[in-house]
Amino acid sequence: MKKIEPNTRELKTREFEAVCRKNGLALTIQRRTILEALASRSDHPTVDQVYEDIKDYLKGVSRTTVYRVLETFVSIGIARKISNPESKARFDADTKRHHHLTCIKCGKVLDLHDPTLDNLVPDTEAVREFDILDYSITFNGLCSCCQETAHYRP
Amino acid sequence: MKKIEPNTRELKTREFEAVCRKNGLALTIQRRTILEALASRSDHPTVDQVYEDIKDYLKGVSRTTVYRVLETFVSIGIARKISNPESKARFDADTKRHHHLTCIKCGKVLDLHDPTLDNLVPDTEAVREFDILDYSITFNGLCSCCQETAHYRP
DNA sequence: GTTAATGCAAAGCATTTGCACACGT
DNA sequence: ACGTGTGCAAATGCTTTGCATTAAC
Repeated sequence: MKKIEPNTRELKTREFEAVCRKNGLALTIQRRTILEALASRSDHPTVDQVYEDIKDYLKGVSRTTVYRVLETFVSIGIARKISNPESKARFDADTKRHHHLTCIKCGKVLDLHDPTLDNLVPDTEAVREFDILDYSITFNGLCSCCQETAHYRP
Repeated sequence: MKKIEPNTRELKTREFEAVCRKNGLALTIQRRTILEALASRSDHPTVDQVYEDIKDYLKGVSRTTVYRVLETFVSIGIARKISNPESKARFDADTKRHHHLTCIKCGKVLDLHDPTLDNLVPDTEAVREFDILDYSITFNGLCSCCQETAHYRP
């Protein structure tokens, strides 16, 4: 497992400990290790990649724990889960460029056609080696149905 | 199953038939029905939702066929698959707003930090009832590794 | 000492695959 | 007729769950 930059690690670790205390979560070696593994790579690892990264270092750790710990991190706000919101594929007959409004509560996806959002060009060096073919914006929030029942905002 | 607007249906159907002929694909009743079901709703149905929509109308149709037909539609460009690119969740320790470069070939996801993309506000009525909490842009394309081996662009 | 977290094994879903039969060309 | 497409059932892969053990507070 690659070590993360001291600065980043310190920051993440301190934030992590504070958030754990606030939420009454135990500071286990598994959580510490998984956080370090996750923070040490910027390529959005899958559960299995994190597991592979830590399993030699933390003998006997279970894949289940990696699943659970990562979900815990998402729920306390120190990590994000990208793609795969409900582990089901969704299909769309509209192949023109358009964007999506995704309800974080019920999973519903609505189309958003807005020409002002259709000609974005990223302006950083990171994209230099990347051949961009298309893009899509996902706005996450609460649909009208779910706003009424939601009592907090993440 | 709700019927789609005549105009839209005619368009989609004609496009569909042309593309099928071009690709040597058979015009089966399953493909026709699934296309109609998909085009008749704008809420990005899952495979199961499409299956539920057609199963009474097309007795004996198999869920497997819905899976296969929808993937066929995506490969010939008359439908899109949203979310769940590789049916695996990916996690990220960076919780600041940022965007993603996703390689459509190998599934790799890279971060893109670009302040010029961080203050988009959609300007349509569709968002009026939607409570937007956050957003993220996914740029789809080919990473440097995959550009060399890709011989066509979808 | 209590309560929460972990590990294991089994279960649960979504999705894919192999193969025989049916259908579109 | 030929080759593709479909249906079925089984397999696969990712993820979740129940329960006993272990560790954190």
